[in-house]
Parts: sequence; structure tokens; C-alpha cells
Amino acid sequence: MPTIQEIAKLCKVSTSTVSRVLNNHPYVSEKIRREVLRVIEEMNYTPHFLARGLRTNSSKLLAVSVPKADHPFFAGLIKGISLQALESNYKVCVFQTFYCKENELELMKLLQNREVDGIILGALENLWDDIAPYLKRGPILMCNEFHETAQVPILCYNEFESGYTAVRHLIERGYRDIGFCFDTANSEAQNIRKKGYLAALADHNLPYREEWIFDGAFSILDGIRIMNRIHDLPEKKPAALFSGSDQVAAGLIKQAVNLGYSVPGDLAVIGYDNQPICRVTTPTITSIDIPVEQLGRKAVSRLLACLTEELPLKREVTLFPTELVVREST
Amino acid sequence: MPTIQEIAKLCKVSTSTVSRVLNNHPYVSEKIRREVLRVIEEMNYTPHFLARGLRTNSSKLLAVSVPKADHPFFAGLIKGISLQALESNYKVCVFQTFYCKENELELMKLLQNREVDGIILGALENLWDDIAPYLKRGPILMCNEFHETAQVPILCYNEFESGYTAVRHLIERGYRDIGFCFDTANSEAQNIRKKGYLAALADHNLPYREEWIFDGAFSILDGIRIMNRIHDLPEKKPAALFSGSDQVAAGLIKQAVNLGYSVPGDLAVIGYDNQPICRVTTPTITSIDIPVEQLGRKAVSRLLACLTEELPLKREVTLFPTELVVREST
DNA sequence: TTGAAAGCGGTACCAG
DNA sequence: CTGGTACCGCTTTCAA
Repeated sequence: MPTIQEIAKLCKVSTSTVSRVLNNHPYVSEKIRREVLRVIEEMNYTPHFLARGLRTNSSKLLAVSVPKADHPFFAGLIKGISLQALESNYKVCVFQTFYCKENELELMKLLQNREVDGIILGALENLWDDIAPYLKRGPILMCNEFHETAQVPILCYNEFESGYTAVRHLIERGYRDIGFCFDTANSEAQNIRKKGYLAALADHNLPYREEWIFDGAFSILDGIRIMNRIHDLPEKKPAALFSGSDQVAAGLIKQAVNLGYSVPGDLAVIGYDNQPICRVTTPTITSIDIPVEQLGRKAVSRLLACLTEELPLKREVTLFPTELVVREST
Repeated sequence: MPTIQEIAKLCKVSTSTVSRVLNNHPYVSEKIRREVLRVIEEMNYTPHFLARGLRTNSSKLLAVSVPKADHPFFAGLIKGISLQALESNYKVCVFQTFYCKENELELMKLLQNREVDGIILGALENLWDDIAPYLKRGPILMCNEFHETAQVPILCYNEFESGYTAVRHLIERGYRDIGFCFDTANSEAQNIRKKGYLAALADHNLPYREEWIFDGAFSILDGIRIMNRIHDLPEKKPAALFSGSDQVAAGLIKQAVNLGYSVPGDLAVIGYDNQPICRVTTPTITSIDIPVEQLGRKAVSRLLACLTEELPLKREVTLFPTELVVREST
């Protein structure tokens, strides 16, 4: 592999001049510029990335942390992030936490080592106070999660409102006994969503029961499991469920139908994220659409703004719009 | 951020010694080692990744190319790859081709620039001859795709056999008029799968019609589109479909039911990949299970073997087992 | 407009 | 066992 020295030698100029050509600096005579470019082409030279990075102190690599890369929502986030990053000549490195604090902290070390230039947190496993110290090492940004005080850009949507909207929709459809499925109370975003759920119930003087609230709802299998538990409830069962995930909703519906319930007759289900799966179940799933790809793209452009303009990181909450998409399950 | 020089100064030793401690070299006295480690700890020092990488000529970064990160199959592949890489202290950078040759070639430049140490191709958009020159720059490995002559490790499964098995299953169920959906004839793997389909038909003296073969089948929407075309077929319609993707199968089934077909009564459908979606449609989808996560993990360990043992890259085809998973759609 | 040279922060060879 | 030092390949003053 040729180096800049060899190109310089062949062109009979200094490495500085070659470097200037490479970086489009002014003050290089047109004649030399052309000659250098010709030799570069001829030798098929490309600059050594690590050497350049060491000098300029940047890796052109962004990390995105997600619980699991194969979760449809996060896969969409990765898609958006990856797309936007590439347009700006940044690469994206995927980091999975598997919902585990330690893995997330491990990721922070990448920032400390300058292995990555910045981090997009697609979820948050640790307490923010354990993450904050790493801000000294480079920009961190929160995307799809919320925190009350974190002094970083936060890209999210109004979880309270979307939760409220989903439940109000169920109420308007005539349902009164409404349950809620979510993945984990560790997530501030999910807690706010839950508040929206509770507020909608309260505003309409509707009952709410502890046993209608299910956590640990991540996947299709969890939906099936939860539906079995509902089926076995000794007392009153919910007539509708607000599920924090389309996967869970799909599992709920499938198992409900298996158990002989009519959906939405006996049990209505509303999902979240408006994933493609919503369109292929029977009945199809009413859901809340989240502009996930946009979320990812914006996360990158915001992060790069901090990086290139050296903007100090500051708190700045950006809310994206969500939309109720009504289908057959409600 | 402290550097190795500062640590050396504080410890009153040379940078060589600190480096030795850092890299667990022998020939450092226990006393000095402990002192150095203490200071490193105290200063919260971590080595600069780019500097180290420049010296050792490695970025500890692997690239994986997929058509789209949010395709469930490829999301699973990314998951497996990412998991395994991290265990070996490598990072994984996701690269999306969007089924476009140019993007794939762009990826090759990362290898040339030493931005990544190796590449896992989850698909292949270009002709192999256009990729092969980059082998000089670093290891490339094919995963989930096949090529007749490429001199690189290929991790895949027997597409002929799985195609044959799927179709034989339909035949055993009594179907005779069997169609085929696949995404693109650019994929050698898909062509082999098609050969399996054709061979099964031929071995059972069954007819095959050009108009029962559909390409451009990637997504749920494509499934719906194809079902509409089948519905409009002027002559004989297929009684069963072998779809190269569960997403497409789900779309086919959904639309078939919408159009008043009974599945599998009037039309049987078999998918591919055995994704979670298979379990939530009505009817549930018979599919071919692919050990995608394993495929990803193996790809990484194989690639790292080339990297660490400096093994010359050579052709080596590894076949993974697939399995027919029978559900309600057949 | 150009070149010389000093790093960026490590690693590893060679001498002692 | 330890230290001195020459790089790795590029960018960026500074001086000419």
C-alpha cells in the first residue's frame, strides 16, 4: 500500500503538498494539484484512516446502543442512523446491551478510548448519573428514551400524549376496562407512557386494577404468556389492552383468538410502533406510529452538529409527532 | 486525557515499561508492574485506540454488509455477528447496500483505507470479480450467499435441499400446482433454491409455469401485490406457493384471505427463515428454519481466525442445517 | 505557493 | 529486566 511519502516522492513534492491536495487546501498550484491527483489515481492511493484519525483525533465512528439489534423497532432505528451517518461519512457501530447495565458501561469505554466519536443511546439501562461522567469524553445523545434532567439532547416523542391517545381511542370505542402491557419500569419513557394511560382512565372516571398491568412484555411469546394469565384471572378481566409493543400485541391477539375470544369483540388490543406486523395479523392491529427512521436520522445530524461545530452539549428535548393508526383490533 | 508518557513520568519508568505492563508482557518486575497499574488506575488512563491501531495496523472493527438493517433476517444476522465480535473485542460496523452495487463497492473502500479489518458480506450485489481485488486489502467472507468459485470462506446452507424439501412438503400435502416467489435473480443462493424447487417438481412429474414464478418479492407489501396478480391470472392459478421469505408469505396469506381464499384449502403457502411473524398470522406459517444467529457467530469466528492467525484466505464452504417447521398454512 | 520538521500516542527492536 | 528511540502515516505550524 502506497503512503503519502511515496506519492510525494513520485511527484517530486513534499508530503505537505500532497496532504494539501488531499484535503482540498487552497494555495496549491493547479499544475501540481493535477500531477498529484494523477499519481494518486495511478497508484490507487487512499489515505490511511487510522493515521489521519490519530492526527485529527477522530475515528469517524459513531456507536448506537440498543437492547437487541433484531428487535423490529431498534432495527428500524439502526437503519435510520446508519443511513444518515453514511451520508456524512461516518460509520456506525452497533452495540447491544441485552438490557444489561454492564454492557452499557462497557460501551462508554469506547468513548473514553476514542474508539468512537460519539454515542447514541437508543435505550438507557444505567442511572443517568453513572453515564454522565463520560460526557467529558465525547458527546452522548438520548434517542427514544427520556430523562428528567440529563444535560444532553433528547430525541423522543410525547409518550404521555401517545399513551393518552391510545387509551382515549379505546374509551371512544366503548371499552371501559383497560389493561396495560409494558416492558420495564426502568424506562422513564415507559413510565411516562403509563402516566398517560392512567390519566386517560382517570379523566374518564374509569377503574384501573393492578392485575391488569403487565410488565416484562417484550416479545410475541410474552404476549402469549400474558394472554394466558389474563385468561386465568380469577376476577374481572380487562376488555381492552394497551400494549407497548406491536409484537406483544400480535402475541396477545393470536393467543386470545386461540382461547376462543373474539377480537376486538371480547378483547380489543392496541399496539405501539406501527410495525409491518400490524398489517398481517387477523385482525390487523391498531397502533401508534412512531417516525423511527426520522428519529434515527435526526439523532445523527444532532450528534454531528456537536462534533463538528464543537457545540457544547446541552439539554434540548426534541419531540417527534406520533399518530394513531386505526385497524381492526379495536 | 493522560498519555503513556505521563504515566511513565509519574512512575519514573520508560514508556516501554508502561507499554509492557499494558500488554501483559513478561519481564516486568512485580514491583514496577504494580506501581504502574496503580498510577494507571489513579489517573484513569486508557490507551488511545487510534494510536495503538496505527502501530499495530488494526482497527478492531469489522464491517457487515446487509441490504437493509431492518429486514428481520438481516437484523438477526447483525445480532449474531455483533454478539460474537464483542466477545473477541471487535466492534461491528453496519453497512447497508439497499440492494445497490455502488454502495457495496463503497464498503470495499473501508477495507482499502484500513477503516475496518475485515468484511462479512451478508449478500452480494456486485459480480464477484469486482469484489475479489479487494481481497488483497483484507479478509472478506460470504455469509448467507453463495458463489461457485470465490476463493473465500462461504457460510451458507444447502439452498437446493431446503428448496427441494419445502416443495416436497407441499407435494406430500397433495398440492400439484406450485408457484415460487423469490427476491432477485442476482442472488446465486436464490437461483440454487429455485433449482431445488424445479427439481422437486420434475422428480414428481409436476407441471411448472413461468407465470407462477414471481421475483421482486421482498416484503409484506410485495406479498400482497403478488397475491393480487395471482388472483387476476387468466388461466390456471397455483394451488400452493413456496415463498422465499416469511414476510412475503405473510402478505400472500393476508391478501389471499382478504380475497376470499381459504388457506391452506385453496392456497397453501410456505415461508422461509422461520421468523417470529410465522406464529402470529392466521393461519400460522409453515417455514424453513435457518440458524441465522449461529451463521453470524460463525462468520465472525472464521473471519477472526484469518485475521489473528494470518491464515491465507481460501475457499471453504460451510453448510448449516435447515429445518422444515410445519404450521397451519400448508 | 512550497517544504522541513514536529508531533499525534503508542509499540517494539536493540542495547545494556 | 529496563530504557532509548525509531517508527506507524498523516496533518499542521513555521519559515522560506
